[in-house]
Amino acid sequence: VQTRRVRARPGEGARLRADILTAAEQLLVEGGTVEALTMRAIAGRVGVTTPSVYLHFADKQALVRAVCLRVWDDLHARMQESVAGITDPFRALGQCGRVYAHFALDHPVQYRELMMRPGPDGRPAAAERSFRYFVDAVARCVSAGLLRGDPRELTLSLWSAVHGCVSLLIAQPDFPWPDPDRLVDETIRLAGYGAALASRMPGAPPPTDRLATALDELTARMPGRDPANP
Amino acid sequence: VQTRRVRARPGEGARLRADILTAAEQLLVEGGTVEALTMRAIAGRVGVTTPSVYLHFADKQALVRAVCLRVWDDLHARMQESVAGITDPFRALGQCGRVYAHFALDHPVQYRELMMRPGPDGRPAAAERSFRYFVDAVARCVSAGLLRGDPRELTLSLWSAVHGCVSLLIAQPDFPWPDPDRLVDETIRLAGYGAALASRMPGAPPPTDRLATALDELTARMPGRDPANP
DNA sequence: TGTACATCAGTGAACGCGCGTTCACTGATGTAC
DNA sequence: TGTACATCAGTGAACGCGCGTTCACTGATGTAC
Repeated sequence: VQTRRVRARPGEGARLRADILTAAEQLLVEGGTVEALTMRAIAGRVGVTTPSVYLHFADKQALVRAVCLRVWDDLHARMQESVAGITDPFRALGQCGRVYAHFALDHPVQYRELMMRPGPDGRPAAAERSFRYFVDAVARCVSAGLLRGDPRELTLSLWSAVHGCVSLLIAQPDFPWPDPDRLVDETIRLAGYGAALASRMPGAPPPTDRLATALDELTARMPGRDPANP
Repeated sequence: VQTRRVRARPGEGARLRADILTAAEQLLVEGGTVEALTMRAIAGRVGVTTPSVYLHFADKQALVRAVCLRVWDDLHARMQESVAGITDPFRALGQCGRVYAHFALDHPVQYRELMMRPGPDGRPAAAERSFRYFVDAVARCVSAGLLRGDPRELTLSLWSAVHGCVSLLIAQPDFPWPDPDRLVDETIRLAGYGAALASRMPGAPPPTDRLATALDELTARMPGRDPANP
């Protein structure tokens, strides 16, 4: 609850929209669920009456969607930024997964809202966008010969491994987890080995020496391993 | 909505409790969420007035918990049953994962309620019970030399891989998924290879010939591969 | 065999709450003449 | 420079709904004497 907001001058009414989004995001994080987020509370925090919210959002659903999708933009910015300097495609893929996981753990409420509940509307939009990032990163690994097979299929498995890790951390906070960062790294390491091997061994295993060489290459690129100090 | 229920004879009042549970389960599955499940609807389907529900359940939360935990018993029964005839520990572990995944896909609403949302109360109970099954199966693989490391740590990764797969299928039904059964098998295959390798390669890789032999052994035990027809 | 009575399994009506949303309105601001 | 007016950015009060839950009650059943 806030002191009453000063009325905007004509032409600056759109500033309220941004403030509503910010207040709604705060309250969503504090409340933990969409159900705990009310139009009255949002208006109250901004310092405005409830109907004023409807000046900028058609209904509650539209507001919630805008709040959740806003933070999602940040994910893609962080992904691009963190991968920018990495030339090795396998390392870049691992970095993508790590950024994705930490993003989810940093924004558990929005992640749950968008990724952990079904929704009739354009919910898949967010999932689809993140998914494409992963597909591209996997495709580069396939081009480099580090993985084999259909990039989309491989990505499904890798994505679900990372998602599984963070969604369990989010949904089961009382479970006796180890350190989340370590768990994420371990999950990515395991998924990386798994994808590399499973994609190489649909039928007969490759010649032993080539396999060992490939594994050495992968191992050197796993998270938590300094390339300068193997 | 049902015709009015005939009054139970003294001593048989407890039968109503079972009927309430059944009706609540049906409505929960039809509605898709706990929020869509109302005490009035439950009472209506059983053919009784709303306050009668409070004769057997303290409040709505207690009822929902009873409904969700009831189906969970079925999971453990199915797990034990399906693993009964399997002597190979790695194969048994894979079968555990497959049963778990198919259970989740068969009861998506209950799975989401117990595993995909946070809850202040004894929510971890269900997770902890399933988890212990997996830990035991992993521990047998470690004893047999197929996996290495702490069973609990290994299980976290395997569990989150399977959970990630099914929870995405449940939460993102509009996503263009491939066949769920195949996706589950592929996830288990990938997690199996990943766990085997990641647990064997914390530092230097093992001698090449022993590694290749180990991988051959694992490959023969992967889902979808008939042992009589490799 | 008949009757008073305790008990069990419910009923009927209502309370109180908080929610999303609507609708007629108001008052300050800038603009045209 | 002064004044009428359109517009923009909100306000205040209320509607209507559905929910979980409570509370005083009722009426059939079995039992004791």
